[in-house]
Amino acid sequence: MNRSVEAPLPRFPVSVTVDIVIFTIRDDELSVLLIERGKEPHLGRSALPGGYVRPGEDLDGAALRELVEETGLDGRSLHLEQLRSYGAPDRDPRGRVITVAYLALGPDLPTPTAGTDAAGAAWTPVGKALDPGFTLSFDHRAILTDAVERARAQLEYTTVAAGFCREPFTISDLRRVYEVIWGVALDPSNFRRKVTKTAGFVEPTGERRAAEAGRPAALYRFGGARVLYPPLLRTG
Amino acid sequence: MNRSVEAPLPRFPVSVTVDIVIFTIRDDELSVLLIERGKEPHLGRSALPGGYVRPGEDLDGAALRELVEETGLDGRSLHLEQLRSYGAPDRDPRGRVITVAYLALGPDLPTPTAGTDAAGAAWTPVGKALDPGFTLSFDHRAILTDAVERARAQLEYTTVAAGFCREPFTISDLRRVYEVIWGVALDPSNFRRKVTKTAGFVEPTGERRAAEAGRPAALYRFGGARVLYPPLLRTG
DNA sequence: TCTACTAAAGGTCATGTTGACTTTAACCGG
DNA sequence: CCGGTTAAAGTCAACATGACCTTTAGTAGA
Repeated sequence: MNRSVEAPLPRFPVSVTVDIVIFTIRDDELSVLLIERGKEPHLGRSALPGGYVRPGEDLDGAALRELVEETGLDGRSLHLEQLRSYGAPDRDPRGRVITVAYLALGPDLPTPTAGTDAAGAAWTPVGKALDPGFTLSFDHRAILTDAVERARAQLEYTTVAAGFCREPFTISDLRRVYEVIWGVALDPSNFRRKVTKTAGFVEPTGERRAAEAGRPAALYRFGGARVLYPPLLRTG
Repeated sequence: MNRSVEAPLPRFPVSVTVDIVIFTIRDDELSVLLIERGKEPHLGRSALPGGYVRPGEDLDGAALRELVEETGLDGRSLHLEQLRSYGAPDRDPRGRVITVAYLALGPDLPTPTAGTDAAGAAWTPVGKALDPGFTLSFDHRAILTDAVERARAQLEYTTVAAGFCREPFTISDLRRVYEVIWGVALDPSNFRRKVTKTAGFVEPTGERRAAEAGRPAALYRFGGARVLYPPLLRTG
């Protein structure tokens, strides 16, 4: 019988982990938090932060806990969403390990504090992490690739881009998020028109930010809207 | 490395299953394949088809296998994609069971053949399955709700709607897919313009289908395009 | 055969959004 | 005061959309 709803649990040894792709923007580059593994397998290699789901713990709860442990940040203040699960039988040499990948976004986050597992943690530009010469552990390259594509798509239909900006922010700050993640240049004027005319995306604080050069930019905060309608499409 | 067992896996009893939300359109209603559970827990209740992931089996492979077992259909000819994973600690009274939900779409599929576990399988309108008076097993109501929303969103940005139509199909057939899944009426003329002018969505076969009444409709086949650009948005 | 009915297919037109581009505003340093 | 710089706002054509109308091509019935 294929659907053994009565079979004793578990059918075979399975472990479940969560891995988190934490994105931020540093120095105009999309960056991901990678740790250096301190144990076998893949000792010394870079990997996504993550860990085992604990008994009595929800998947989202495990992701939140790992996020706090790795970055010291309260995940409830960040955008955190499930990406997808990965379960190839040979993805972990130790045995059958299925991982649930999460995507987290935040404004220019502090360098993770040393301690616990985050000792070897560092922000790495995504371009570097996905370079053919860069080795990632397990199937983390595929996970990271999927996460980048998800983030790019999310910018089109949602307001998550604001999650990359520390408030208050300027329209140019927000535009740079799109430009960095999409890897294209956007027309500043058209971008402003779109963003300011979309109800609930940004709302002005009334303040201005003195710039190094040029006219001072008006400051905004996030407006609370979740979806972006109509979407802000990448030019096909 | 021959120290592959160095880090003992913090194992507690975990099982991993795949559950499949199989959608089709029958009698102008979005319908989902539900089985009647023959065993505890939830004996006699409706549930999504699914089963345990086997050793040596990929998640996608498990979903494909379950799809074949439940419907007798080759999943490679259907649209099949991972939806998301569900892992609340108490979602299964037997113990810790984490499930990876999949979404499958197909044209008006045959009633599942009796035999194996599909004996109690039946197509159920989604409206009925999500009715407060209808009881679904485990967290399958939440999974189904998420699947419906995913399907609705997919119609906007992709060409999966064609996957609900048996070829060759008419523009009206395709339009009915949108109307049924979105639950709105679309302007036939504007819909045709959009669909036929989107490169790769549909291509004419040159044939016509005699109708019960009215002018015979031209027949089309799927054009092979995956994404729909610009998207066909639900009117906000 | 003629007429009514039906649905497909195609056309019109006003509206709104987008992309490319220009102009004005506000601040800097020298 | 002037040139440089960036923000902000405006212009305009191209395009996509929604609402609506007309024509086409078939069936059923008198």
